[in-house]
Amino acid sequence: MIQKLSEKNKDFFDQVYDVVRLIPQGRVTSYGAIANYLGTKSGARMVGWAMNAAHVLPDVPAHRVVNRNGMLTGKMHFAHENEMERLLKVENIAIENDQVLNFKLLFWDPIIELEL
DNA sequence: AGCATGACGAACA
DNA sequence: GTGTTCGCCATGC
Repeated sequence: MIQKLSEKNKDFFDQVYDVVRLIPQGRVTSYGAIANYLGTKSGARMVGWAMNAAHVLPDVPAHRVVNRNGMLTGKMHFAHENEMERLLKVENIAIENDQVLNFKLLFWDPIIELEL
């Protein structure tokens, strides 16, 4: 289904997608980190909302975005529940109990990585 | 306008 | 470390 988006939201979505596409393979980040990078510090939920809409775009690695705990909260939103975990495992990211192992180590923060 | 919900996060007990 | 509560902002009823 196509959602009607205001200009403001379209811009926000675009920024979110742009950042998500920059996440290196084998790395992960959080909704809050993206939100913070975009300036909408408290807009983590909006990022999650954007990911839900991003679901239709093939080039947005939404599986690399997890919540602050490294938990795969969005796995249920993929075509199949195991899809998110499977995609992460392909990138050598270990998953256990719906959670990314060594999350802190694999964490990719746009504020730090894209700093300059 | 009010109320409930959500791929979240931080503060607090 | 776990469970609860509140803030956040957009959407839907």
